[in-house]
Amino acid sequence: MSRPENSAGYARNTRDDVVEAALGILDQQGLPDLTMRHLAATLGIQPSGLYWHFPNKQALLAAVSDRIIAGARNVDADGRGWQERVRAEAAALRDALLAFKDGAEVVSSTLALGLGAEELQRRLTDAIDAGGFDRETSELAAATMVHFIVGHAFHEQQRIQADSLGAVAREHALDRVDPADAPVRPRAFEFGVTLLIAGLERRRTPLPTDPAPASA
Amino acid sequence: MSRPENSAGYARNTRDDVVEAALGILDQQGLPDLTMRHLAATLGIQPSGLYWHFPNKQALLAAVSDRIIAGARNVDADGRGWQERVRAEAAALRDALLAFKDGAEVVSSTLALGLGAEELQRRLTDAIDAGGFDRETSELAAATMVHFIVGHAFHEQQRIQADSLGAVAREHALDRVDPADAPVRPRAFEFGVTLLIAGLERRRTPLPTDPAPASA
DNA sequence: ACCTGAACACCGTTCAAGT
DNA sequence: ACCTGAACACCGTTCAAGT
Repeated sequence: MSRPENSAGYARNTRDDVVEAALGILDQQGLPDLTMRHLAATLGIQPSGLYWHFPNKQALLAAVSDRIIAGARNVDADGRGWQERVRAEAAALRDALLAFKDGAEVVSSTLALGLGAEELQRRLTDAIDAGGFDRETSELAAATMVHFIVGHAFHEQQRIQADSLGAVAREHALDRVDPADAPVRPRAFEFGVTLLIAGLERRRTPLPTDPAPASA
Repeated sequence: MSRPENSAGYARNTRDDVVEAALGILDQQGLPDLTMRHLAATLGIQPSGLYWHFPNKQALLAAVSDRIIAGARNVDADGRGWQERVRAEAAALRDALLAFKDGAEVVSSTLALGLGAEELQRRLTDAIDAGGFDRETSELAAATMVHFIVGHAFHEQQRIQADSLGAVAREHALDRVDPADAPVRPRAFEFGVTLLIAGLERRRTPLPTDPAPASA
């Protein structure tokens, strides 16, 4: 009953079924367990069957990456300044990366390979653009933020898993608490975003509609 | 003659020999070819022999990562403002990551795993500290910069390799030039660093010499 | 259109034992 | 101290063929 076989005697999955199953394995088992063989078994097909849907594993991971990013909640642009909008987009992307186990790692690798993930950059670029910067500035600033967001999420996600793995081991060994870690972490993301926004604010091109600070 | 055997009939490598050989494979073949089996063959030993030197591959990669980072040239702090020093440290770290093929990827993964790589952060933290910020600000800003630097280098390194792989294929197909890519890339790193420094400058605790902007 | 079956060429890691 | 030898439990990918 768990392996839907049709009249052909095998599963007949769509490409979307494959991505969905891959996301499930990723979230519940993690990236190391997301193997083509394991994925095929979950779908009730042979490993070779996956290569009808995707040319290789990297392409599959790019599709998974796209789905992770697409999970970023929509940020409404109305009634808030560009800074608040950038802040909200950054948080939405971060949350999307953290929503799936090893999500940041998957997106980090496919981002580096230049597969998909333009979505990531586009949303931030548009938000920054609303601040009245020229397009090149917005694009470069968005790229900078994306590198920071993905790097931070990757780091944090690994830390979360290391913590949960060590939780049992630490139950009878309370020595390694390291009080310097706890307070600094939740603030690191906000700090980085604020820093980048402050940098943008400082290089602002004075707009006609924008009451420019006293200058020549 | 290429496999140094001593009287014991096998190679007898030190831990450093192993890391050195790993760096060589990484730089000449790349991360996918840096396998325990390939590394062992290079050293003239069996794969299992590597596990006397390192508990697992991750530990080996952490040692390789440390060596990559240690390759960052020394930046002299004398006679320049903190901004120039931060700029120089950032460039030195970036260059170290780019000096070995797949260097940024190796460092990115071990950085996320929290293995070593404190060196990366410490140098930047000290440079920022010279700007007169409190220690927490310096640490958070350094973390932000490290994520940006590693992410940017990772991205650029993959792009370089993709380009060189496609170079032959493009020789007879000049259609995919995409003029928007070429001018933007070399500036992205400088832009990001400048943005972060500008953000720091703006959140500077008003020094007695610094005329504070009019506020309540 | 979607998959099987069988094979190829690999992996990381463990562990008793050797010198 | 440093490694061998043999094994275990896996990988991604290709390709002719089936329905």
